[in-house]
Amino acid sequence: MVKLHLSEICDKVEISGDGLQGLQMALQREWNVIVLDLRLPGIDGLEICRQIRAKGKYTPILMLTAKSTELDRVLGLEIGADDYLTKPFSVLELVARVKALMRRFDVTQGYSSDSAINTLEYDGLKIIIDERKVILDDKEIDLTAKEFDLLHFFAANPDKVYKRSQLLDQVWGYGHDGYEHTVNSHMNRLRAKIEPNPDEFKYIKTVWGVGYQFIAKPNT
Amino acid sequence: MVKLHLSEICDKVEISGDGLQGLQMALQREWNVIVLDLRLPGIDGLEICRQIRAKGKYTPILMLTAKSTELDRVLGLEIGADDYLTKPFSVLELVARVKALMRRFDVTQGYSSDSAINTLEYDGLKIIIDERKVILDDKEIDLTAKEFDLLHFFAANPDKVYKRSQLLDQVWGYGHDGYEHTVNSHMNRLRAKIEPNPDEFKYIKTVWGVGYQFIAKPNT
DNA sequence: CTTATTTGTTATAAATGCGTGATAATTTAA
DNA sequence: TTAAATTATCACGCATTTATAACAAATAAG
Repeated sequence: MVKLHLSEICDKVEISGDGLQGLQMALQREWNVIVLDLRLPGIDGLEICRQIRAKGKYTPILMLTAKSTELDRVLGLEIGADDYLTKPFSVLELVARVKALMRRFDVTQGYSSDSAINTLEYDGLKIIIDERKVILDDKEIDLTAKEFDLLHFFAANPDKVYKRSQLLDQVWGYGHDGYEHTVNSHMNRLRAKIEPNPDEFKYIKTVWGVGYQFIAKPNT
Repeated sequence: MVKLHLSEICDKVEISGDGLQGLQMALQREWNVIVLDLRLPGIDGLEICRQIRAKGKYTPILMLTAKSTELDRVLGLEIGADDYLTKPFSVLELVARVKALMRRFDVTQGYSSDSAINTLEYDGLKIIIDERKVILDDKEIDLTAKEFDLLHFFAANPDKVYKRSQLLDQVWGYGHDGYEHTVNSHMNRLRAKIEPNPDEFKYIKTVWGVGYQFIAKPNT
């Protein structure tokens, strides 16, 4: 899932499930960014970070960790991580951080980052991501944080059907435990604000027995 | 208990209490994650892990063991397990680990282990998996959840003959108890929507006395 | 600290379609 | 040809799923 989303902004994305193997990969080749999960089997994530730096590699490192204790944070950054993300995190946030790291270290590859999509538009519905602003038929709509995140995710992945469990993972973050019908409530509130006709939804449709789906071309 | 909790984050969860049967299940189908208890009757858990890897299966494996000796730990990971949990463990932790494995290995929820394939096409019948959309001769067909799952499974495994009991296992899930003729009903409804000629079925044929079969090249 | 807003949960009502049973049609075997 | 077995078709009840609203808890703002 993470790989899939990172592929949208990076040329080559490789994953290693094993700490030592990942360390070897990190050292053997030149990378733009290293995303390092601290909860690895076999070897401590902090140790990997330390070893990478010890070998003279200064590739930007984004750390993922379960606990948001200050100790971990300081420890991670002191050892040489460049940014830090605590679980649960949304995939969109991860992508944004990776983008930021690449920008900061000037390793962007032309098509990404600078020309990055900052606004999504679908038949009267405009979403300006940076400003978290939504415009429906030329008038601005006030959305809460979760409502915006939900709409943002759907608009960024049009036409695909997502189960409620997937939405909990993607929008609420992996590791978040909550009821699936929480999604219903938020969808209900979001729809109340962006759907012109309560009887037939135009932008986000219900796929019965499965989940929801954002329609890219509502009128056609 | 374990199954109950894992069901919240996984599509289909199946349990085998017997080592050999579990090994067969592991090899016969594509799984997202395998949770392997080392204390199994009949066969050694490590041996199962070894055999799964020997057959070229690289499904993420989470090992459960009673002893937390360093020997077991290293042995397990060397043989090819991806993560490791010692008893007693909390169910929440198990769930978290399974989630982590699925995330790390970019497991896609689908029948095909190849996540690149998003569309299946056979002589006028196009199936867009992500969007759960079916197009027959350039016009969209509305299918219910089960109808789509059934068609999806057949189209992903063309030309193979499946017994009704196998379909119940694969599409409805192992452990689902229901009558075999339930499959008939769904096949009937599915055919009514995708088969142009009611007198002779083009895509899914009946194999008398056995089950059904999706035809990859209907015209030839 | 108090108030306001957002978020998550619970409860209820409505809608969908799944599973089942009954029956007809078809195929195979006797 | 007849009988048994398997499959096709259809209709209906109800369990499941979803929408909506109200409420409680959490978070942010003043």
